[in-house]
Amino acid sequence: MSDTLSERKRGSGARMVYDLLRDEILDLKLAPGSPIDEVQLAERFGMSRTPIREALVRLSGEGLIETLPNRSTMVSAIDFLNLSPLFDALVLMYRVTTRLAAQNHRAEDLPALHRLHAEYAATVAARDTSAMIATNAAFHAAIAEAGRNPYFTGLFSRLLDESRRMLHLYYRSYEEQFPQRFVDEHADIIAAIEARDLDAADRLGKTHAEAIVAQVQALFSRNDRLDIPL
Amino acid sequence: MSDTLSERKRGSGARMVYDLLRDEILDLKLAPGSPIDEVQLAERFGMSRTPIREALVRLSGEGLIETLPNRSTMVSAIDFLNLSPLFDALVLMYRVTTRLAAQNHRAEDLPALHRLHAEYAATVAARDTSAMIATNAAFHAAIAEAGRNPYFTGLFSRLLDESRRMLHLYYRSYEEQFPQRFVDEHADIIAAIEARDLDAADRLGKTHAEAIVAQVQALFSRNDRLDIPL
DNA sequence: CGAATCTTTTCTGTCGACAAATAGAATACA
DNA sequence: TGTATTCTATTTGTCGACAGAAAAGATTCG
Repeated sequence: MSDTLSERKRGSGARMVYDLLRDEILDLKLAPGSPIDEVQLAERFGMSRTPIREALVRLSGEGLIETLPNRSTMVSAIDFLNLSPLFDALVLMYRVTTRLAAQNHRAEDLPALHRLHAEYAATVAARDTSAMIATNAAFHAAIAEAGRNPYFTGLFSRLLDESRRMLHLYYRSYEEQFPQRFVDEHADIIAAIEARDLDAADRLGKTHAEAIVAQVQALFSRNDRLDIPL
Repeated sequence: MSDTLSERKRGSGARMVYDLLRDEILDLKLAPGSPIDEVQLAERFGMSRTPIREALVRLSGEGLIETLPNRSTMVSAIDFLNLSPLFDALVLMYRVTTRLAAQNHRAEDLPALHRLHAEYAATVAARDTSAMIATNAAFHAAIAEAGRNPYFTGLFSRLLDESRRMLHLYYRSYEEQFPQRFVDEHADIIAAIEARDLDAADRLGKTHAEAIVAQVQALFSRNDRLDIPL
């Protein structure tokens, strides 16, 4: 592929590499444990190692890559043994962000929610797993934004990122079942937010999160000896 | 001051600058809005701009500094107008981490808690505000660690950092009152954790957090026109 | 005297090169 | 043949230098 666009704007190099590497990691195009070579990336993007390095430092700060001093840097492993903390945090953030959205959203937030909801439904209908996972994350991130608490939004985004990788594994193993149920739950959540029904939003967020978690947990409990990349 | 130690280990430069700048920012030795000059820092630490830059990228990732493209980079401002999201997140994290500590702590975690509790009490008795603020943050961070959820620990640490700056402002304005009450509450929290009483830990964490929040809120509601650095 | 334009200055962003550190290959030795 | 040691190769961490961008200052023109 020809990633080497010749003319770039001055400060955009690191950002571009960061965005692209991030997507490739979260979509499992870069498998956990893959080595990351600075020189190789520099050649691929037609730039020096300096902006590459800046992107890697950012990714490292978010825990997406890990760096062994003076030695290699690689895509962070998925910690399958300690999933409960992730699930606990996810469920709580689903609850809190949905409740806050019901409380703090403004009229101008709603069109984006409806649009992302429709997009998600379309990807489910089209059985496009990658787009489905990304759109689902975008939908809940938008709800969090409408809740207007940047601290919760930040943590939730990170948790959604982390689960993006696991959902890819999930749908890679079980392509047969597609969650129409989640589409309906999204509709219910939007309705509760619009009605400013805090308790309903909270409850729906919790139920929704627990359904997703249960689905993923079922996968990993069934597949203890499946060939899951470390 | 002579920060220029001549011989450093290979990968330690950026880390050292990061730690030091972070402390200076959180202790308000660098006021919010202060400009940060890479060349100046490079001279001060006797190293090139490259490791300085890495430290700055890290700090920027945590929101402690802000960068205008191609132009200056400066210490992040404290957003006094939107304190409720910070307080909401703080209270929730105090609750969750204390509850999880009661649930998941191991025997080996307790000595550290007792030690940090004693240190905090000592700093309160000595009226050393800077040490008090740092030790208090360390105490609650240790509780969060004992709860063994790295996602909550990460967010909570960031929130504690952010409030460290505000507590400095607080005690700078009101040096007369020192919170013996918080020392006692810390003791109660430890007791609830040791007893594995989840609900009590949750409730104490909530009360404790709300007391601190109320104290800080009282300052800012009284001092709308005080000379608070932007 | 004021406003618009040009110049200077002062940063940042990027580059290519070099040196240190480590892993792995090659070698020597028992 | 197995083990310890040296050597090599690869990759990172750091450096000094240069060019681009934006603000501050100087200059010209109305």
